Amino acid sequence: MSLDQIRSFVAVAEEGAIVRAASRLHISQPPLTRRIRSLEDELGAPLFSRRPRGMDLTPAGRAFLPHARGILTAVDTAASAVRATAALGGHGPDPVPGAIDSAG
Amino acid sequence: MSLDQIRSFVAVAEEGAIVRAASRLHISQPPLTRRIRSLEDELGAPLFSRRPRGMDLTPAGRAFLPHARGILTAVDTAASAVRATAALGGHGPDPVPGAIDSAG
DNA sequence: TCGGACCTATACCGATTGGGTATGGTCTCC
DNA sequence: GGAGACCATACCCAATCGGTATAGGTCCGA
Repeated sequence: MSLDQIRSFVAVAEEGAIVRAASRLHISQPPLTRRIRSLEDELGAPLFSRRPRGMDLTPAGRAFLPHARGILTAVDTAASAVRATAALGGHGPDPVPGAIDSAG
Repeated sequence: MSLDQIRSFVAVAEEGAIVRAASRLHISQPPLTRRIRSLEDELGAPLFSRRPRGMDLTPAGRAFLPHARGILTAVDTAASAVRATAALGGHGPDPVPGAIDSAG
């Protein structure tokens, strides 16, 4: 599992179609199709139902979506924390990202 | 930034040396050196001080470490949620990963 | 000072991965 | 039936990644 796969999953889930998500991610449709399929393969469960007019989230996909968004937010927060600390010169205490509740 | 980079960072931080972390990650030392350097380059700040006997976390590295651990935990939790939901057949409600507090 | 132990950084090579174009197949709407 | 929208696959090429070999630097003991 890679962050690109997670970002791709979120984009497809939000756009409802691979072609539209590919445009948003600035890549073409075939590589995005492969990313989604490899993610599903790794997780061992389909995340989308393939429909003639687009992609529909499966229950597994719906379960994954909030987690995926949380991971992307955490990555952004982590990068910001590093840059802020480096800019300060490192005089402050260590920030803590907080526990991540599985809720399940 | 990739999950492999984050995993590599945590391993080096915990082992205190690239060679030891490389052994733990089942790769050789040069690729791990590159991963760490590319991560530092992307974040725009050094995460480790290079010392003759190993690597020492900088303030930026210390700030990043708990975030990195949280991300890896979140990824594991997300995968578990997908597999659990798929195994159930999707009859339950959507789990929520919980807010990720930046604390900074 | 010399030699061994330990660690990081770089050069180079081969294998894998990843994205792009072209194309085929399915379904909807008129 | 024809046009439009979308996903999947085949194939090619470039970028990425990991491995081996090697160089540079520090610490320790004699």
